[in-house]
Amino acid sequence: MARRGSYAKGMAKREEILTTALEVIARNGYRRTSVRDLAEAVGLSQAGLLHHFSSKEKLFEEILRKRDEVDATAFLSTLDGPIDRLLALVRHNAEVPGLVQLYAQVAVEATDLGHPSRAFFVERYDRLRTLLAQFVRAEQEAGRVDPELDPDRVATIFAAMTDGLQTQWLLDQSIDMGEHLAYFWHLATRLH
Amino acid sequence: MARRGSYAKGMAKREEILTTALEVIARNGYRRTSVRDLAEAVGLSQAGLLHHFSSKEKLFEEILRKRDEVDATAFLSTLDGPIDRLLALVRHNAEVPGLVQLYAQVAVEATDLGHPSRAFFVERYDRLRTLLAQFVRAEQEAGRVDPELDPDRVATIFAAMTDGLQTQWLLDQSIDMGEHLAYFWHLATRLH
DNA sequence: ATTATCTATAGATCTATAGATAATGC
DNA sequence: ATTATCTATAGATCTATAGATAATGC
Repeated sequence: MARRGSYAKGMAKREEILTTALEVIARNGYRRTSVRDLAEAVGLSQAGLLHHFSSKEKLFEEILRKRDEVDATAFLSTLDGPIDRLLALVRHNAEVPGLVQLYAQVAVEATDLGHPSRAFFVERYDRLRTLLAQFVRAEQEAGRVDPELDPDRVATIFAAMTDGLQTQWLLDQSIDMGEHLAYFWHLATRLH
Repeated sequence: MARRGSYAKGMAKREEILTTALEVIARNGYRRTSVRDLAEAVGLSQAGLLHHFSSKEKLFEEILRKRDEVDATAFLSTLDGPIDRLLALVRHNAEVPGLVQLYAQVAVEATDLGHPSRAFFVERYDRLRTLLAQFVRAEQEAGRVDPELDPDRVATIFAAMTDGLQTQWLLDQSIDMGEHLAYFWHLATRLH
């Protein structure tokens, strides 16, 4: 009954699975990637891989957690202004269509009541909106943005636009996500 | 080899299938609705239903076409200003979560290269952006909106926001889609 | 002659689990 | 003793198609 936890080897393999999965999916897309493919990529059987996760859904949730972690380290900890960092992240996404597809797909699937990752996404969007609202407030305090702007509503809108632009971009890669986000930011923050 | 086309009975059943499917999915959600369920709802076997469509994907594409048709008749042909009509449509969507989920799900799935409905969505978004840009131009010509505003970029942003708000709303129904869209419109069109 | 519908089924997946053996660490 | 992994497989779907019969319309 008493679980001991993973051995060092297990922890390492788990990390390897998540990191490798991000590469495979970035390259091949979510729809073209089965659990079996992911297992093969790390030299495990399908059952061997699932041993590390309680279900397929949880595996993909963990993959997305890992992606958030990687992105946060790479983009949200630099020294530029918060909005510039977000734009850099959005532009980076245009390099990894498979991951954009993975995210869009799983987020919408998790929308279903009873989906095991629903809670993860509810919390993730809460966190994201809070973070974005903080960015807006920071800009307001720095005097770069109209203090009349409602940070919470702008945060929700910004998050929505990011997601929606991804769908349009997946259907037509000539749509420049970063440029449209920047234009929104310009509209929202111009003086009047 | 020469197809004669459908008989009157077939046409009627096809319509009935699409209309009933919209009701069933609005009530139960996309994820909880199988082709078998839809067949049952119109008193056909699964094979009997599929006879009217070339594949499952095409069936759902047709369901979404029908929805667009219904919505266009109900909301886009009234006498109010174009933006008010769109807001009315968005508010109506909050009454039919299952259809919102259906749309979000299938649109993202169709993103995949090689998905049979990809072309449908590519064209649909082209049409939608063109229509929205026309709305913006009409408002500009009526003198209600800053002529400096870029109608094409605003159209793309508007469409993106609508989609993104749906995902957030599906995860948390306390988010008011119409209110956020209206706020964006306010930000975009306020004088400066 | 062609469409509309049925029953039945092939076959393609995919997920989870059972029951092994080998490796690791309290 | 417990974890890490394997092979094998149950079982749950789901999709599409074949091969009927009944209804419709050129």
